[in-house]
Amino acid sequence: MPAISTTTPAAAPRVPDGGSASRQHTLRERNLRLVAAAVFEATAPPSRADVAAASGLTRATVSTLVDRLVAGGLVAELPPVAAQRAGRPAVPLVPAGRSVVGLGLEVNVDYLGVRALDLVGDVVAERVETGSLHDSDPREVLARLRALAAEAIAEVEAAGMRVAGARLALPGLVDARGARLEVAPNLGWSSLEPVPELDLRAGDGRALDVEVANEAKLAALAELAGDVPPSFLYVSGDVGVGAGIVVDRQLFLGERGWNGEIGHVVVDPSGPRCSCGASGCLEQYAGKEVLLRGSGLPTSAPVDAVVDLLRAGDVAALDTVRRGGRALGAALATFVNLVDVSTIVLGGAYVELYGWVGHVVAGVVEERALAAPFAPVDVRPAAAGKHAALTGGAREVLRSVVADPARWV
Amino acid sequence: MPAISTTTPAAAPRVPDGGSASRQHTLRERNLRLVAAAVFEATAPPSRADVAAASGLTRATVSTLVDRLVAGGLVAELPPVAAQRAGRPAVPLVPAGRSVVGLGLEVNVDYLGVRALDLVGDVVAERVETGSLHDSDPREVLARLRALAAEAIAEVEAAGMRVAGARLALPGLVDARGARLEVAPNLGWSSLEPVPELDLRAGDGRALDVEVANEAKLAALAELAGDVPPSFLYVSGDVGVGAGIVVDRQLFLGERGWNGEIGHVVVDPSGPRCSCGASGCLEQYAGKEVLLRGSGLPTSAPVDAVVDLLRAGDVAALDTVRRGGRALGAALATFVNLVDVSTIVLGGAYVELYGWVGHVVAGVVEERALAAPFAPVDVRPAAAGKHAALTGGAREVLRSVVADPARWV
DNA sequence: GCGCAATAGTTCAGCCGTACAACAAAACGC
DNA sequence: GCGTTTTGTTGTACGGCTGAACTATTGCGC
Repeated sequence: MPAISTTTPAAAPRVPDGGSASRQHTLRERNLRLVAAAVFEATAPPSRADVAAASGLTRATVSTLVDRLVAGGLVAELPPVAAQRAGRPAVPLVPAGRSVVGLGLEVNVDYLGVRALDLVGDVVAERVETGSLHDSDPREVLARLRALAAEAIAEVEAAGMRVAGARLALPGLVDARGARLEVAPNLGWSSLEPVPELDLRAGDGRALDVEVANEAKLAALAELAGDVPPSFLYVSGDVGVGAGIVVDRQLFLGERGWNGEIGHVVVDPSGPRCSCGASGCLEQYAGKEVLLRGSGLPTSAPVDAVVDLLRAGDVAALDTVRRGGRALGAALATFVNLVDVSTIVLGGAYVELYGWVGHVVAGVVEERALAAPFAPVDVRPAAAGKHAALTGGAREVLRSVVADPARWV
Repeated sequence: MPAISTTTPAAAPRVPDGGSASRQHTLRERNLRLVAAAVFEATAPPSRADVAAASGLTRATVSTLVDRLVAGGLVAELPPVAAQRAGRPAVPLVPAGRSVVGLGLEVNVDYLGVRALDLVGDVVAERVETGSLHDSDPREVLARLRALAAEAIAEVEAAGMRVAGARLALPGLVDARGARLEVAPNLGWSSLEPVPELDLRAGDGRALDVEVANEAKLAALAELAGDVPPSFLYVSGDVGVGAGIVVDRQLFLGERGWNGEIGHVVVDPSGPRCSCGASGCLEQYAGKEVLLRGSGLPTSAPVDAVVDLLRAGDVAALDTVRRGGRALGAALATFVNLVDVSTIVLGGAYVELYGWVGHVVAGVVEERALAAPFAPVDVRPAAAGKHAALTGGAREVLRSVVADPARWV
C-alpha cells in the first residue's frame, strides 16, 4: 500500500499499533486468538461454556471457534467427565499434543543442538552435540546444525506432526527482526545472516519460518513454563553475562534487540581491564572464566568443579564467588533502578552457584534498589533445566502459533 | 466477567493483549482509530481517498468514518483546493483545532502549573505559579493546583472546547496505573493519591479522567512533538536526575512504572555519599544542586548562573560541569547497554548546559556503549521548551483520545 | 465552448461474523 | 420417571465492510 498520492504532496500516514484495516475476518482472527489463549492459559481444562463466560463471547460463537481449533489440531477434546452436578457434562478442552511442534535451535560455546516441543510442552525430539565451538567456522557449524535439525524434523513428521517454525539461539548481538547476527565474540562470528545459511525445510519442501535471537533472551522465555511472575529479569551467567527482560510474559527487546548487555556494566571504574576496552566490567568479576581462574581452575573446567571447591571450603573459590556475587548484585541493582523489575532469575552457571551467590546478590540488590523499601526484589535460581534456550526458542514458536491460530487452522 | 465456573475446578483464563471479545462495533472502533491516526500522523493533510489508500479500507468505509470524526470534532475539513490535475478536487483533512483539549498539570520543586493543548498542538490556556515547594503540604498545594486548573477549564469551555482529561506530572515514583505517588523526596511528599484530592471536574460537573505520572516521563513525551526518532531516552536533569524511555513513540514504564531512576546509578563506589544511602550515585555528580555548589553558587541559584560562570571561563564551574558530564556519560552508557536506545535527549537543566556537557557525554557514551561500533549513539539537547512535562501530559491525554476516537464521537 | 478523461466522494446490494433465542442432549435428584 | 439444570447446537437478525455503480467536479484537447 504505497499510497502514492498525487493530489496532496505526500500523504503516507504511519499506521501505529492499531495495525491495518479491520474486516470481518479480522474479528475471526482476534476471537480465535482469544479462545486459544483461554484454553492454553487456563489452570484446568475449560469447557466451551467456560471459555464463553471468560471471554465474553456467546456459547454459539465459542463453539464454532473451538471446532475450528480442534479441526486445525491446536486444541483437543477430552472425554466428557460427569461432574457432581445436574446438567449435561462438559467437554474439557486442552492443548493438542503431538500435533504441532516448535523447534528450538542453539549454537553456543560448548555445544549445538535442536529440541522439538509440542503444544503440551512435551519434548518430542532432541539432538545435542557437545564440543568447543570457540572461534569456529559459521558455515561448517550451521551445516552441522542443519543436519541435526533435519533429523529432528524427519522424526516428528514421521509421527504425523507439523513443524510450525524454529528459533535459533546465539550468544551475541542479534537484531530485533531476528535476521542478522552482528557479533558473537565467544564464537568468533560476526556480520552473519544465519537463516538463509540454515535454509531449514519441512518434509514437503516448504521453507520453515526461522528467526534468530540472543541466547539469554530465549532462555528467559523458558522460565515462563514454570511458576514465575509475568515480569522478571533473567540473567544468564556464562563466559559472557547476558540478560533477558520479560515484561508481562513478553520479551522487551529495546530499539534494535540489543538490550540486556549487563556483562559490560561498569562495577568499578578502577577495576580490572576488560576485553571491551573499558575497566571494571561485570564480566571481569562474575564471568565464568574469571570465577574459574579465581578458584585456581583452568578456564576449560566445568562449573561443577567450582562447586566442589566451595563445598570443600576452599578460600580462594569462596572469595572469588563472593566478590562475583557482590558485583553481580551491584549491576543488578542498577538494572532494577533503570528498567524496574521485582523478580530476578539467575540462570546459566549461576544456577549451580546459587547456594553461594544467591543471598549475596539479594543483599546487595536490596541495599541499592531504590524501590526496594516499597516492594522487595525477589532473587531466585532458574527453574528451566539444561539448554534452556532450546526450550525457550521452541516455546516462542508455539507462542506465535497460539497468538495467531488463524494461520494454522 | 468473573467466570465462576462450577463445572471444572477453576477456569479463569487470563486474556492477553488480544483484549476482550471482538464484535461488530469493535471493527468500528479499530478502523476509526486507524483513520484518525492516518489524519493525525500524516505529513500533509490527506483526503478521504488518501486515507483509504494508506489504510487499505475502501473509500466508502473511510467516508463514513471520517464523517463521524468530523461530527465528533476531532477532524476538520479544509476548503477543497483545486490541484494541478484533472479530477474533482480533494477535501484536505486536518486535526480539528479549538475543539478537544488535553490538560497538562505539574507540581515541581519550584513551580506548579497547568497547560491546555488542542489537537493541533496549540496552547489554548496556561497558568503557572512559581515558588519553592520544597517540603510543602500536599493538600494545600493540590488545592492551589485545582484552582489553577479550574480557571483553565473555565476558559477553554467558555470558548466552546471540551476537556478530554488531564495528566499530573510529579517528581517522584508513581505507579504504572497512574494513581499513587509513592514518594517525591524533593517535595517531601509520600504515599499519596492525588487524583481524588484534586477532584477535577468539567463545567457540567462530570469528573475528568486524571492520571499521575513521573515528571521526566511526561517531559519525554513532549519531545514527540518535534523531530525525534520513534525510540529514544530522555534524561531530565534537575535536583534529581530522572529518565523516560520511549520505544516506538510509546513510554516504556517497566513492571510498576518505576523505571528510569538513573540518578542513583552508582558511578563510582568510592565516590561521595548520597542521600539514598549508597555511595557515588550519579546525582552526586550531575544533580543540579551539586553542579551549583561545585561552581561556588548557592543551591537556590538558577542554572543560568552556572552558564554565566562557564562563559566567563570559571575554572571551578568548568571542572564541576565536566566531571558531571563524564559521570552522566558513564551512567548513560550503562543505560544504553541495558535498554538499547540509539538516541539520548538531554533535558531539564542539561539543555542550558548542553554546550558544555554535550560532547563530554557523547564521548563517554561512544566509548562505553557496546553497540556503538555498529550504530553510533546520537546525543542531543531537548527541543521542547520550558515546563516540558505540561506539554507532554497534555499530549498524552490527546494521544489517548486519538487512540480511541470511538469514545469521543 | 464542449466532450472526454480523471479523480473524489456517495449510494446500495451482498457477504460475513457475531448476538440472541429457541432447542436438543445428557446428566442429577427426589 | 420426570422436572431441573447445564451444555452445546441451530436458525434468524443485525451491524459493518466490500465492491461496483453512480454523481460531482475538475483539466485538457479540439
